Amino acid sequence: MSLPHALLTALIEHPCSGLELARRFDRSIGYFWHATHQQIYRELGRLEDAGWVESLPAESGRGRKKVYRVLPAGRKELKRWTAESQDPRPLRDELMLRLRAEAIIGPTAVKEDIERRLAMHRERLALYRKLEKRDFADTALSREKELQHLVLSAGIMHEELWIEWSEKALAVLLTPKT
Amino acid sequence: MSLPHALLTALIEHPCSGLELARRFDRSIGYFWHATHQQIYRELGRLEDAGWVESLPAESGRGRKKVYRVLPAGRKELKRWTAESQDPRPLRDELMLRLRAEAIIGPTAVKEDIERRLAMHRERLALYRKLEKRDFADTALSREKELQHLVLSAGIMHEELWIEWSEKALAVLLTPKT
DNA sequence: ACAACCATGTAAGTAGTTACATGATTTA
DNA sequence: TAAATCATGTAACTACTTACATGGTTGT
Repeated sequence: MSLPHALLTALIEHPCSGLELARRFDRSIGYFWHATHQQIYRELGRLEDAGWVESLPAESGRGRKKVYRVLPAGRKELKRWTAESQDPRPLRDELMLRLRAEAIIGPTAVKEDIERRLAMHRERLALYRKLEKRDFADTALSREKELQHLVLSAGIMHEELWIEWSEKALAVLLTPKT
Repeated sequence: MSLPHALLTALIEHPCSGLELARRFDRSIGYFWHATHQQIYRELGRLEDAGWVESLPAESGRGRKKVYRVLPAGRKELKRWTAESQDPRPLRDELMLRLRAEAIIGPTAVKEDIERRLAMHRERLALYRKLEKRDFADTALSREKELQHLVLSAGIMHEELWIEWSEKALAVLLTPKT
């Protein structure tokens, strides 16, 4: 039950249509909560049924474009959800399973895959660092900006972790053993 | 498609029954890939249908207990899967969404929840450190042990990350803003 | 005999993914 | 007018979760 609240947040920040929402997701909230346009359309329908958002046919724009706006009930629901307590999700990564498998059935191509992932993490880290420089360079930030910065720094720390871990893993996998 | 391979790995390490498997999961692979006993029973059935494992009625043990053993085809499948390349999962945490929501709809009880989570991460880290001391204290480890250690160290780094991040977040949330 | 627990399972629902369908507008 | 692309949606499937059902064994 997180996607509807992610959408409410994005729509309060800026009302827009389903496809615009999907695109904005790809380059902001989507870094931390990915969603496809199919999921987004389905969820927008549910939000409207629940009376949390309203849709207006957009005068500007093509097709049967609709613009969604959050209603007071939606704001109230978002506030309720935000204050809820939720346990942290445990680490859940197929790679850990594959390493355990490799440990008992002998060498496979995991090493090559870790190298590939290492490159991806470095790329992602570079992107986050660029976003940080662009959006949070000021020394005095508003509370809103500071919270957004916190989210981005979790992403940065996450990528740094996996870069560090991958390098360590490669060192182990390269060491010839007796 | 990861749980079947997690089960194959666990069953190669040591053949056992569904419930035993569920219990072993809770205190090893489950730290990184949680599964309920319902998931495990269903998946064991599928593995048997696929001819990857066989089940034998256990002479020792109560009830209609069955013991599962991995067949050669299962080993082959596990090897194939382990060498597959898979992209890292992006960070996916409701807390990031709740912080973004808090940034625009104003203060809620997120701070209290981060404090609670901080305590949970510290507890989990202590557990992992204890496991590390117990199982990987030796300086000279076999390749198998070294790989298992890598998995555990990912868990340790993960908890350390969230402890560090939580402390940072609390500092931000405590600072009174103009 | 009955409670406690061991062991396996079914059923229903939610969330997320993948593939495809449909119509409307722009542009070449 | 045909192709590209914008915009919204359906359908089918898989993974996971939650709640419940059933039968067997052990201990009192």
